[in-house]
Amino acid sequence: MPELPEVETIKRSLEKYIVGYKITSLTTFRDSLRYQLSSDLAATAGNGRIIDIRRIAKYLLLDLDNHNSLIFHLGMTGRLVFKTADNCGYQRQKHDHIIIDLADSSEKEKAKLIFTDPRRFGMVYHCLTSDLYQEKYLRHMAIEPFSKQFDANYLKNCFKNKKLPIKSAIMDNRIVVGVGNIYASESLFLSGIHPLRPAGTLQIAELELLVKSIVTILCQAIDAGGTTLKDFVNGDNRPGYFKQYLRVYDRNQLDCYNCSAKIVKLMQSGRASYYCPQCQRL
DNA sequence: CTGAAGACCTGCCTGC
DNA sequence: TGCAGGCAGGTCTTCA
Repeated sequence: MPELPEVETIKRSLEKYIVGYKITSLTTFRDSLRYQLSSDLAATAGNGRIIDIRRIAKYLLLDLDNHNSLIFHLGMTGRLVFKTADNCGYQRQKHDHIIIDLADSSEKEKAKLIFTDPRRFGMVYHCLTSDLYQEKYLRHMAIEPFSKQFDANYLKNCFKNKKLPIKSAIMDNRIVVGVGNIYASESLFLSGIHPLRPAGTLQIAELELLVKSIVTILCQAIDAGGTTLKDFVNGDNRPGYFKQYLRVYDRNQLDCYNCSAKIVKLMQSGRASYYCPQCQRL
């Protein structure tokens, strides 16, 4: 499910609710998701007040006032949804793995934050907020696509002598974070670059266009609230509307909006890529 | 070292 | 209608 725009959308939809809430309890309903859940997760989160919600790459972080951060990765099918308590309470659904009970400062208003993930590719863990950037998974993360460093020269340097196809290269978190399968295809289409092009062969002008295209596509997707292909919802349980703007992704054998050629689907490293053979030349 | 493939899971769609 | 097979938004690990 979630690439950078989807995670950013969830962050924005949650932050208006949960900052300031205290975690009164955290309940796990299984021992592991993608990895084993740490046994002190509940104890660490309990009684912490949420002072900030952030996104790093595709990770969502809740900073607590007890100097710990809860770290969520939603994998392919994860959701993090906020529910206000109603009279009936919340009936746990089949794939709800973690339920966080919340209370506002007056302790009168109660709410829940629910982590759901059918495929269980997601992860949830915690660490000291001060150690975040040394932490096992986050320390390998490269720059954000919205950062100033993300420009054509940076990519030129990263791609030096690389034969890796450009599609795989822009999805590599050690180069730039947050570009997943949908937006990689879309960005390459917007740049007119063929997904199989060896990354090292791109000229500086093409890289400039690629950088611009990635940023444009991601911004548009965030504005549309992300892309819902099947089951993505934000923290308010609402879908995203970027699907209607997709130019190539999931459009195998349909007409290109630019030139009417048939969009082609291609498997690259086990992932589907879509491109227009007319607009995107090798 | 690099790049590709496999692994982790469940659900849904397609085609026989 | 029922079942097998393939595919899915991510990413870490293993293999060639």
